[in-house]
Amino acid sequence: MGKAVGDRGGVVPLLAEAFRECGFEGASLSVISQRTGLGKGSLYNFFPGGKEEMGAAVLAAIDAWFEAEVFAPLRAAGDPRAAITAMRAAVDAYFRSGRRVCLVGAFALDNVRERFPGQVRDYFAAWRDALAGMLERGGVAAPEAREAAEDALIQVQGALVLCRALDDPEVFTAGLARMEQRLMTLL
Amino acid sequence: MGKAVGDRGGVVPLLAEAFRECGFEGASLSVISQRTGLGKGSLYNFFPGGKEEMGAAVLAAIDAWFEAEVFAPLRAAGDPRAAITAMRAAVDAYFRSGRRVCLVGAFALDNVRERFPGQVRDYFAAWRDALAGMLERGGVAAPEAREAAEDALIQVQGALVLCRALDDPEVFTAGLARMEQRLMTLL
DNA sequence: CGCGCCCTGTACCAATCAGTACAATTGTAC
DNA sequence: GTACAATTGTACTGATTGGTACAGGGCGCG
Repeated sequence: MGKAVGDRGGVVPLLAEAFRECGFEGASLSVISQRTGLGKGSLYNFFPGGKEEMGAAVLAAIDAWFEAEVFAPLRAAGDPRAAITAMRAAVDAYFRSGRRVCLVGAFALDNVRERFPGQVRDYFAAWRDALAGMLERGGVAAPEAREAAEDALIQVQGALVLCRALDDPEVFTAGLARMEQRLMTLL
Repeated sequence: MGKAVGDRGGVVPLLAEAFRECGFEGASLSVISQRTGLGKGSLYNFFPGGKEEMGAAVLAAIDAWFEAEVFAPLRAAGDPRAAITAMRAAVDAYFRSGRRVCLVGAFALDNVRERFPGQVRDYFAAWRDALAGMLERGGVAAPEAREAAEDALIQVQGALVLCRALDDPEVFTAGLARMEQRLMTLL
């Protein structure tokens, strides 16, 4: 019956949004089918592994986005202060000022974490290491850089949780601003 | 067939642990029945409203615990620095140094949030207000106190997420220590 | 024009879901 | 001891779950 989507690449963002809004367990195949406009046949054609493979593909896509837009810029040589501001801007844009949830963080809290153990850990480890490396190049000692990087990630994730809980986007924006400011004072 | 548990009060902690480990949607009635040792008959006898009522009861119990062990001590007059240390200790004990998840935070990220909107928001709002009030009594101006309180909650929730993601309890402990230190420097 | 391969909708599957009904059994009050 | 009510296991419901099978239709290549 013809083709609607060239490759599975175009479907992944729709999958991601479905997982974000309904959770991994909550996103049943019927809602996935509805959101993507694809029947079960197509879904299992693109993702023979079922929901498991869909989840892995979504996590991989998220990781790829952050790798290109956040991690790589952090690793590149350049003004550390500008890099921090750029990271803040990219994160704020990605999470739509708190209106969007971090799927990786949600997976980490949920039990689904045990289904994608490597991908969840690697995402945060890569972020932390890239940020810590940049701070080191800015003159921060290794242990302090690592702690500051972890702290920054904690603030992003915590701000997303509290922002959703209080239903107040301002909480996320203010949290990100504090994160940026704290990183700046280290340099 | 006799009675096994006097009132439903004794069941709630078991329910909470089941929700924490499996998530709200993931905790099916069969696993709940297994974890609590109660058949469906008993469960629906104690909670006629089904899972919805179980979730509400668990949230209420968590709120009651924090109200007694964390919020009330914060509201009570006393040395602010000692109050902060006590809060840190209570939180660390409750979350078992990061091995336990914050169910309210998990609900906030998940879509289940929409089923218990008031309870999730009230829990965090009560915590924030109690902490901010204590800081004000310690001499911190109202806006700064509120911001610092929000920041502390962010750090707790973020530390829980990152701790689970990296599977490293040290992340939670270190995050809590930073939270305590930052509050201290305000006083 | 025709062949063949990918794509896709539909029907179907066993398993499990939350929830209901009810009869059996127990503890308790008298 | 007896009656009553609360408690509980079991069987059952209809709906939905993730996943499979397959036949048919559309497109590219020759």
